[in-house]
Amino acid sequence: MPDTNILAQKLQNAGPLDPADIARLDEVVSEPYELGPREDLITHGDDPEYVNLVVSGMVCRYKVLPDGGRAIVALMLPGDICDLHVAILGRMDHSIGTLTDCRLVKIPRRTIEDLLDNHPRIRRALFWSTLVDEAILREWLVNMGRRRSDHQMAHLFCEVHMRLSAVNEMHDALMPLTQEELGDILGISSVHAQRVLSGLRQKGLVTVQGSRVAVPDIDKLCEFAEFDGDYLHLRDTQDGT
Amino acid sequence: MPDTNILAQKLQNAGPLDPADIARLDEVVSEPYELGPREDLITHGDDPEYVNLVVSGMVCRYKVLPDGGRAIVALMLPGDICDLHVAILGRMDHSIGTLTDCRLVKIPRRTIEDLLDNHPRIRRALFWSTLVDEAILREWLVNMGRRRSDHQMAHLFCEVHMRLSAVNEMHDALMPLTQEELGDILGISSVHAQRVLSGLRQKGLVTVQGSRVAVPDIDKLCEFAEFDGDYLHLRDTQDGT
DNA sequence: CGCGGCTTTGATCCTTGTCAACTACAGTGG
DNA sequence: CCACTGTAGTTGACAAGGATCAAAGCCGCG
Repeated sequence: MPDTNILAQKLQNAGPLDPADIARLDEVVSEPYELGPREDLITHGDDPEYVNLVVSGMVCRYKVLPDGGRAIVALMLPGDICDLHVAILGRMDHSIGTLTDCRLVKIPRRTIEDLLDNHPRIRRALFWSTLVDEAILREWLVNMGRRRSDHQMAHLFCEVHMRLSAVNEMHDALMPLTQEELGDILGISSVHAQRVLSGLRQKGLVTVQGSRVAVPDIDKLCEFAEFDGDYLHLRDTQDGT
Repeated sequence: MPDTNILAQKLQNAGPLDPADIARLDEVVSEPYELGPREDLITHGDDPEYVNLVVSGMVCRYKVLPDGGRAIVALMLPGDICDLHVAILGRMDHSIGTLTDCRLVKIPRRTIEDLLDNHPRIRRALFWSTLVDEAILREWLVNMGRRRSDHQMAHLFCEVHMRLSAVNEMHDALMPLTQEELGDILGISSVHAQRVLSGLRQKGLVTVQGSRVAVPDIDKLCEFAEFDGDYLHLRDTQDGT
């Protein structure tokens, strides 16, 4: 059940769900399929029949730039639905691909429609999750435009840490990414990503083994990043009141 | 009716509405109130009872930075609802304020709930508008992180032009903004905003009178900005099929 | 007339991009 | 077991975009 419930776990951050809702979600979350790193789920222009739920691993939303570069505009972690858009907007205005090994669940568009039309609490939770995604984008926008890239990178680590914790998936090290991917997220070159990462390491804010980053002291990192997780709109981040 | 229908006009970009839906929206859009420039509608931390619809003028969503600066993370134009979040997320994680003289309509939170719960087509249209807002944010993120600021500024002008056109509000010049505000949107200093704007003027891409920008040739500007309006998900941008 | 806000322009500094070389390491085939 | 190859990480030198500081010009308004 820990796996199939990842969606319910995420959605309950929006507010309580009924047992009936959770049962419905358990139906929705069927057998996952596996994907290796750097595979596309959906590419720009598609109008697919399914929506993808991340069960494990890390997925990104990205746009390919005219100069051939890649801008990663969102990270999807376990419990996140990659492309709810599709069910409403139709065609995609960007692409979605894996970053790591992943397990995903395909949810038919029709099922999404059913959830939206006939399950008010789930509908509200999905709406909530869309709005949180939007809030995250706003924060990324601020991060991108205004902060120096070391603060920006630290902020990213804080966010991922907090989001993983919210679905109890903060097991091992976060950010199993190459420096190029890190650069694509932060809008900097891979060379600079390297320098910034070394800088954080030298300050003792992170430790790096291979392409994995660990955070020895999350509070210190949050302070450095001026991170305030309010925008994630999680309930009861610390305790279970 | 041209005024009160601005919401219907916007939402019909998502797909057709029934006459009954439109009648309901006409009820919702009551008497507007007026606001001068630089007034706050809602500030960070509020949990207000109303949601605001822009009838005329320009409103922005912004965050105040630790260093006292301001980052504008969204523009709301006629037909846009400023803060649908509030009805779902509760507390605000940012502030909303006017940029110009504005007319706005207050919509009670309860009314929004009714629209979401009992009017499927309107609900879908509202969901659509949220997703488009998200798409705009993604585009802004790319713009911010990857493009040089002259392209970025041109891109912004193209977007505003297209969004205003979509609700037939592209009357006079766009962007009645100070250079500081322009800088707050683009993530650059006001001094640099000035230089970039002069650059565009010298290239003949825009004309400036006071703090108003006019676009003599929108196609040329779009080309310069590498602007592709797909992400706005408007139906039938050119004609009325 | 004088004040305050906005725009314009110049000079200098800092952050980051780009180019390029070099290292470390894993996988492959001999 | 070892050379060969490809990918990612590391480091240095230099260039460029944009920030910052500062001062001067432009208006609109009391």
